[in-house]
Amino acid sequence: MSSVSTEAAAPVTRMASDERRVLVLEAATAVFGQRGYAGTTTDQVATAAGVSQPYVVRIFGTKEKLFLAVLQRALDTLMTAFRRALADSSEHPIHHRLGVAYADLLTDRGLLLSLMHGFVLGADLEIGRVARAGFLEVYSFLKDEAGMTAEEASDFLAHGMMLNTLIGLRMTDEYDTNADARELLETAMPDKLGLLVERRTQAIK
Amino acid sequence: MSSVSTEAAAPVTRMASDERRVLVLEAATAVFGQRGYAGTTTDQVATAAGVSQPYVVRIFGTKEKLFLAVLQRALDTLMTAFRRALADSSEHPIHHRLGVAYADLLTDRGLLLSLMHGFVLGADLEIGRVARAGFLEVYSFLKDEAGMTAEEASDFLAHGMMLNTLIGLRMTDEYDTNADARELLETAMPDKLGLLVERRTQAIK
DNA sequence: GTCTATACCAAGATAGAC
DNA sequence: GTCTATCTTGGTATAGAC
Repeated sequence: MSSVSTEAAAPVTRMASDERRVLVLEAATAVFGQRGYAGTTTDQVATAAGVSQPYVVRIFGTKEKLFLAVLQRALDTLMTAFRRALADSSEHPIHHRLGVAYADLLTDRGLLLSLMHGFVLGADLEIGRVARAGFLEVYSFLKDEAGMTAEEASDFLAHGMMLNTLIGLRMTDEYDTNADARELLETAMPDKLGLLVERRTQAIK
Repeated sequence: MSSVSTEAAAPVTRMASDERRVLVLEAATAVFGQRGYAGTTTDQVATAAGVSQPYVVRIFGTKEKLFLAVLQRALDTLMTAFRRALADSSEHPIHHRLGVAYADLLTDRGLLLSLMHGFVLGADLEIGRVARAGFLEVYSFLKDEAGMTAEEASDFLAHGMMLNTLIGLRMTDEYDTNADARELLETAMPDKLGLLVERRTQAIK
């Protein structure tokens, strides 16, 4: 039986924990994507999310759990995008539609890179488990649901890893100063290039 | 005019700085490959190399310079291996010889993974510069010296990134417990698989 | 050339107020 | 639900001896 006035008095900066959780998750995705798991501090995440550092820890328990949540959300987003692309019947072949769906994920800052950082940390007990499971889930999807052969799925994933690497390298920074970089980018990522070249951001440190 | 006796009295654990430098570099490659740049401590490198932590710092100046040296050595090793594979005239096509040379680098523990960790840290000013330059050097080699087209070179690199990712993920850990993992590994890395399945090591943390 | 000891700072996590 | 203050650990780097 809380009074109406009490609820109305709540400051705008105060929100339901679920909402705040997603906000922090998105900020964390961007920062982890740029600096990696160990290279990111909970304070950087907090600043990016506009909350205090202890609050970030409070929500997720530990920095590792936060990273695991980022990975899980990224994987979920990816699978959802793939399933939508599969269902969406257009004239293009499945292979192409999935490629576009994958490239579209670039608009979610840090999402693919956070995944990539997770992928190279397979030696870590917890992170490795989630990363392997996620990667295999995608592989299974490509074969069982999208109908690819093992080799087609492997090739598709290879090009995904190449895309991730080029993004991680910030190869787009060299786009208009290095002819090789430009050619490589145009060969490896025919679509979506414009978006990325526009969006070049500050280097860190 | 140093006496012979003085030199003879030097303990076996004492060696020329160049030798020690290489030893530490190899140890660092293994550790960085497993835990990444930020996730590695200079103390872990020192322990792996069998020297003291301050000595590691003393040799390379800073942890970052150590990582840059690791990256540079990895790139040099890679290019040397590629040039040798190109010169070595066998019946196999160039594409295949380079693939084998790349896979052979897996025997140098952590080398390809250290590179991969560097590749995803392109947002870092110093690391990014070295990583991009190295990646482009390989791309140029594939086109100019190995005679590949832009698309062939891009595909070759894509499969290299896929290999690196599977290693980073420690997908080999799932080889005999997960049918999808086994199939993926056998599709993506036809050769050299046996070596890797044997060599599975401890997870960390 | 290599070590021990240590200064110093950064960062994750906790306590507790509002 | 969210903050400020703070404890504590761990990690890079320096000083200086042998």
